[in-house]
Amino acid sequence: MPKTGQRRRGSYAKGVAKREEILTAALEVIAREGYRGASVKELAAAVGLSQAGLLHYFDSKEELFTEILRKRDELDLAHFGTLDATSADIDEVRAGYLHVVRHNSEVPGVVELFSRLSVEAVDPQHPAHRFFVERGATLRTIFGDVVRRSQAAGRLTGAIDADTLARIVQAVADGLQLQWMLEPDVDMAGTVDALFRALTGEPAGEGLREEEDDD
Amino acid sequence: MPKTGQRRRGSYAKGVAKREEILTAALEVIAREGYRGASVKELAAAVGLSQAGLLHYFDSKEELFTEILRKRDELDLAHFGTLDATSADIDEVRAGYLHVVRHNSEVPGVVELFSRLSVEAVDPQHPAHRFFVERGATLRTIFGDVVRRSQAAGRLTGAIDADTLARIVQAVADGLQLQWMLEPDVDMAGTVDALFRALTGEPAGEGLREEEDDD
DNA sequence: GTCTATATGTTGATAGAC
DNA sequence: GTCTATCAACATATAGAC
Repeated sequence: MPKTGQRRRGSYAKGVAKREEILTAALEVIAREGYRGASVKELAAAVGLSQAGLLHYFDSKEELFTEILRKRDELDLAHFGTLDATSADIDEVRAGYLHVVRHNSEVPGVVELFSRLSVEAVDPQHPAHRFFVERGATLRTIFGDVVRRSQAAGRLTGAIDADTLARIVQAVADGLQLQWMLEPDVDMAGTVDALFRALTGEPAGEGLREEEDDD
Repeated sequence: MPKTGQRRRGSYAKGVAKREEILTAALEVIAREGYRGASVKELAAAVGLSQAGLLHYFDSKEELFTEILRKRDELDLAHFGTLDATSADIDEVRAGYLHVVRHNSEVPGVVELFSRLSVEAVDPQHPAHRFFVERGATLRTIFGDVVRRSQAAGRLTGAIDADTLARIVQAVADGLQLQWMLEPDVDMAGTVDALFRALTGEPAGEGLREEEDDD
């Protein structure tokens, strides 16, 4: 089988490129116009294809949506992932994470897609199941590692196990999304930051300065 | 219009009673057999009615499901609510909350229904929207009040605002449900309790003793 | 109050032409 | 690779008989 970057049988390379292009476009549409019941047909129209044309690139609706979220993570990682997960300190991880959370506040449709698929992927047979399991594990590994290092350095309370804390941070982020979707006034980033503040024993009202967002 | 408990035109009282009976039965079915795509037709069969027969008591599927969750809360409150929210101390609230979380671990179908509807109710037009908004507000009020009292009494870190902390506790519970549905090995109660432990500055490994569950 | 039957609407998926 | 056309599968909601 031809590998990425290879030229033989250009149709394959072209197919992959087009796939990525579709995913990026779909993500932009959802980010800009929200997730309004997003059927395959609607998404297809939004990216300039017919329903059948779009499904030519994906086995099913579920796979399509899963890949959109994968692409989302890929793009987010361009920010969050500029740090080296094995050596980054808590402030870097915290800042990167807050950046992502703030960005999410600007793309409700993407957050809704994520939340919907999260629940549907509960079924082990669901095409997105593995994606969510692995995504969570990766996220918690990054958090867990930095928490461990911070605890060792005395910067973070040792009252709670590192892996448990990592799990809690993930839960807070996901749970806050639900609250925020229900009531958009909820300040996701502020709340997450307050948690970090409390955990690092930082004086109240301090917080991390807001960065500029970049879309 | 006849009020509850009145006898004239018994059909009304009977209708209400039957409604409650249906909701209780439906909840039991979901608790016992899980939420497997639960269509109105399936639920109807499970409670011994035809689809149309069941919808005779509810305006729509969405209303039916909302009422099932309302009934769930009503029953949970029989445990969680034995305490007086305006005077209960943190240990009581903590114990009651943990009890509910542990109970949830035994009824995955109910948790799935809750999570699904949570996301769908994001739309302000959805029949369950108000339910979830009010439910969250009530929950956070209870938590916020007890946190405030505990902070005043010096039992809880003052590093974080009481209302923010209440929101975080709610978010953790909801977020953990997602993790647990995806991977049933996740220990929801243990994780929630670890959070309480850290917040109250309790020595690690302490925790609240597990109670017997009662179904 | 409950059932049978059906109207109605969607959607995802596929076959086949171009 | 892309479109048109069509399918099959459901599910909810409603009408009307009993």
